[in-house]
This record gives sequence, structure tokens and C-alpha cells, in this order.
Amino acid sequence: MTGPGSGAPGRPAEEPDAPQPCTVLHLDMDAFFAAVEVLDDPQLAGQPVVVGGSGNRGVVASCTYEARAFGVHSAMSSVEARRRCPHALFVSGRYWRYAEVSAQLHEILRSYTPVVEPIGLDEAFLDVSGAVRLLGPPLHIARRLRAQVRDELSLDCSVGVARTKLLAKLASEAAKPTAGPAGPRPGAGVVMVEPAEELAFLHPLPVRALWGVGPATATRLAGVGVTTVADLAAVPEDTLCRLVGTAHGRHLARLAMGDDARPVESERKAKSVGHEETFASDLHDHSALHAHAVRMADAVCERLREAGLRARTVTVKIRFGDFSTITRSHSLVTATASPRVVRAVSIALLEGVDVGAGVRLFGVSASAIDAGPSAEQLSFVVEDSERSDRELVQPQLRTGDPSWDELEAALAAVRARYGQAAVAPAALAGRLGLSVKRRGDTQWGPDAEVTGESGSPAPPP
DNA sequence: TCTGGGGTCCTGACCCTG
DNA sequence: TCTGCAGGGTCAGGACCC
Repeated sequence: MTGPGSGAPGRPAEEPDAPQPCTVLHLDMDAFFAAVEVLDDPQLAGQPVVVGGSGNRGVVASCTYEARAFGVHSAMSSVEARRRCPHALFVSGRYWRYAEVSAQLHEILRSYTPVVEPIGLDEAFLDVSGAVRLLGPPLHIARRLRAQVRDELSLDCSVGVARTKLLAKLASEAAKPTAGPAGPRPGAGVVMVEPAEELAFLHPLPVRALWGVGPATATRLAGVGVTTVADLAAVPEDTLCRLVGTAHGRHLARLAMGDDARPVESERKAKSVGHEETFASDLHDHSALHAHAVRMADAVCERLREAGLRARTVTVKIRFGDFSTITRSHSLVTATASPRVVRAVSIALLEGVDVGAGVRLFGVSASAIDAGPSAEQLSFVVEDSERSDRELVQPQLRTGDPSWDELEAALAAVRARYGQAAVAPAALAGRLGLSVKRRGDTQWGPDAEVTGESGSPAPPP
């Protein structure tokens, strides 16, 4: 393993007889959302800052290392974070701002190589095999990249360099700062795992470090005495498959040996688009949920249209007060991006569910995504399944009226010109100030003192 | 102290068809 | 005509990721 502090030079990654060069970089911003808040408000520097939903149902999205020293971490409930660090400064997340900085970051990354695979807003894999001749060995590229991100964005990041995505990701984690009771400690910044050292680096790690091992799999593995990657590597593959399923078992067996053939993919197509929201208090009647179904369906269709996509399957997700969660879905004969159709299907699916117990979260998503020209216009065959579409949505949907398509196109044009709030469905009128949902609204749960709707600070006009 | 939002992938049950 | 089987599609749910 090679870090900046080790003094060891980067191994020439392009030796002709090397098994496979270390050309995969994983860049991970350090405490990204919290760091952006500190950047925009320097008075927060050196303070325990927590970004996330401030309400009782909120979670921590990110926090500074000063807050981590008190045991606060992302995905922790805001209530617990406040208990562990009562003097922490809570900041509502600004999704639009993080997206803005993320765009600048990705511009820097693409100036090194076109093969960049974004993972969320603050992480990315890079394949620099094509940049080595021009920019030097991968370790050198990693150091230069980190310095440029700091110079241009005034933000810190950690970079891992390795032969595979798994090892590069684990290396970037090893390069990160840490926070203990004594306070934050800087990390190495850049760590490279050389091929000869892969298993020595990988095997002592807890099995939970592997991508694909979450709480459920870790518990199952612990049941047979597997707690480290080395333990996992010693388990026969068929035993693993019986334990966690065939596909997952095979995948884990390979990862445990450092074998990860997944390439860095710069172009990944969306397979589903959805919106969901946790309410500040549970909703018990269909009429209130209908309004949310309308705004979620509209938001989903807006995003489908922006991306030039259509979807065939509509799914509603309902989480009850006791946290039990159900989904109900319906596949249409033809793909659509029509808000009127997605609304109608969402409401019809919702109607089939008894919500008397109280609904904590509601969401609408669209999948089985299709790009290209309108599938609706291409379809002329009337089948049983098409009749089932009509039976499901007929009560909500006035079909066969071409003026609806014109109306929807006009509404989209008005929103594009004057903003999302310029026009909204009548179903939302007078409903607690509801508007069409935008991505990033209530991203980390409802904020405190908000009765049910969007709490995320709005972007500038 | 109750546990967000936006995704992907996998599995199993069930139904239909050949 | 009935039965068994395989394959594909749909639906629901679980697990995982950031």
C-alpha cells in the first residue's frame, strides 16, 4: 500500500508484464454536504455541524468530523444526533447547492479522463488507463487531482488507487480523515493498493466493508462464524450460495479474493424514476393521499419528460405508522410520460389499499423505462391487458381526448418558462400549500415545525 | 431515540402459454 | 382432454448502495 506519508514511490502502473495495472481511481469528498455548508458560511469552521432533517423524523445526511468525534454519523436519526451532541449546529440540507458543487467537481474529473462513473453527488470512479501517457502514473494523477479539487473548490477529498473498483473504493476509505474522542485527525489523502498487496490489505477488513454486505447479510454470515473478509474467503462458494442466494454468494466469493471485474461505466441509463416523502404526521384518509399522489406523479413525469423517457410500470409505495411497507404496481400496455395516466394509475393503486392504520410515507415511481418516440402512438393492438389498464384507471382518466395531450404540453411549457410553482393541478389547490414536488425537497425527512410539506431551503430563483 | 430519499438488483410466488 | 414441465412476464418484497 502506498500513501503520501509512506515515502514509497508509486509503482509504475504500466509495466508490460504487470498482471493488470492500477488504473482505477475512486474519489470521495470528505463530509461533502457539511463541508459545502462550512465553505458557504465560514463561521461554521471548526464546529460540530450536522446537515439533515431537523424534525423528529429526520436523519443526518452528513456531518463535520468535529460532530463525528461525538459519535454522530450519517443515516443516524436527528433525535439521536442531538442527544449525542447537544451543542451541534443543525443545518437544513440544500440539495440544489450540493448538486451545483458536484457539477463543478465532475467537470474537473472529466478533464482527466472521459471514463468517469458518478456515484451520487460526492463520489466517482475514474478509469485513467488512457491518461497515463499524458499525465503520468495513476498515483501521480490521484495526487494532482486531489490538489486541484482543493484549489478550485476549496474542499477536501480522499482518493483510492487500485486495480479494481472494490479495492479503489476501500483504498479511498483508508485515506480518509478519522474522528475519535480526541477530535478529528487528518488522513493520508491518497492511498494506493498495489497488486501484490491486495489480499494483505483486504483480508483483515470486516466483512461489512465489502460492497453488498449490509446488516442482514452480515448477521447471516456472523451466524456461521464469518466476520472478516479472510473468513469469507475460506467459505466454499456453494455454502455461501446456500446462505445468501446464488447470485449474491458467487459475487461475494469473488470479492473476497479481490476479484472484481466490473468496469468503470461512464454511461449508465436510468432504470427507474421516483419520488417519495415521509410526512411529519401520519395520514389516515385517501383524500389527503390523493393530493400527494398527484404531486408525486407530476414530479415523476416531469423528470421523465426532461430526460426524454417513458415508463410502462407505475409503482406506489406505502409505509405505515408501524414501519411495515408495501408496494403495489401496474404495468401498462404502452410506455407513457403523461401525468394524467401516471396520476390515474397511482390513485387507482392507492384506492386498493386500506390506509386507516395511518400512512407515514408515500411514494410513486416509474420503471420499465423506454427511450425514443411515443410508444403510445405506435400501439394499435387491443389486448386483454389493455382492457385491464382501462378498468384500473377509467374512474380517474378521461381517455381518447386529444386536447389533454395539448393541455399537458402547454403546462410543461409554462413550467419551463416560469418555474414549477407557476401552475399546479387543481387537486393541490388549497391543500396545505402543496406544490409539485421537486427532487431534493424534504430529502432527509420533514424539518421541525413543518406540518407536512417541503422543508428544504429553496434554490435561488 | 425510532429508523430519509433515490435508486439498483435479486428472489420467489403466481399465472399464462406452448 | 388431461397432466407435467419449462419459460417468460408480472408483482411484491427484501437487501443494499450513497
